[in-house]
Amino acid sequence: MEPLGKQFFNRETPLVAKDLLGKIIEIQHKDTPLSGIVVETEAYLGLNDPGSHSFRGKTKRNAVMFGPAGVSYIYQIYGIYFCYNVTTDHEDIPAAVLIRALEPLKGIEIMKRNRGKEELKDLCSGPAKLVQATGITISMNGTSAIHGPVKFYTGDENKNFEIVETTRVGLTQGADLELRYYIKNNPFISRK
DNA sequence: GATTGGATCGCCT
DNA sequence: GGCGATCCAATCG
Repeated sequence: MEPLGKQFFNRETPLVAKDLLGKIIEIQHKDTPLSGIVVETEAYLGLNDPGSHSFRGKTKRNAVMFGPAGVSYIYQIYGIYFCYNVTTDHEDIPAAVLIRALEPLKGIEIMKRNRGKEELKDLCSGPAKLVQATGITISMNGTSAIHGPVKFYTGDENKNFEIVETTRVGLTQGADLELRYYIKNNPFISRK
């Protein structure tokens, strides 16, 4: 299991989003690492993608997207939830990949406690759920996804799976773009 | 300074 | 399948 470095994230966003499927995300939760397999992602492109936070230019909230690749971008949504992204592509292209669902691996007891749910499928099957389960907080916004509190590793390279490409969830802008990717038949995705 | 609406979830029917 | 919760950031004036 190798850590994913800058060169992994510093590529075209749809490529990174697709490539992240099957990889391991690890969150440092106090002294315990929590982890899961990435099973669902969405690509948010730069200035030409009306669905992306960066579409209307740089602001205080989305500033991280305008920085280098391999940085955690976390934001609050609907007043109560948080979503986790990792930045991608070159420094002058404000893009990121939203992590939408995980298959829980390590720290499952802590995830259950954080979520108040017992079912494995209820722990990380949505962007706000996985943030809650793994204890990711807004204070991690802007930290490195290469050597910070949230990191990525290669998974089981021999594992074979089919990737489904479809439209992104919950958007009114850029809703027609097929930039959502998930592992076919995986029970831990957020929805079909 | 005020208004608007959102990359969601959970509970209800 | 539908809707309310709940609040901050972005936008406009």
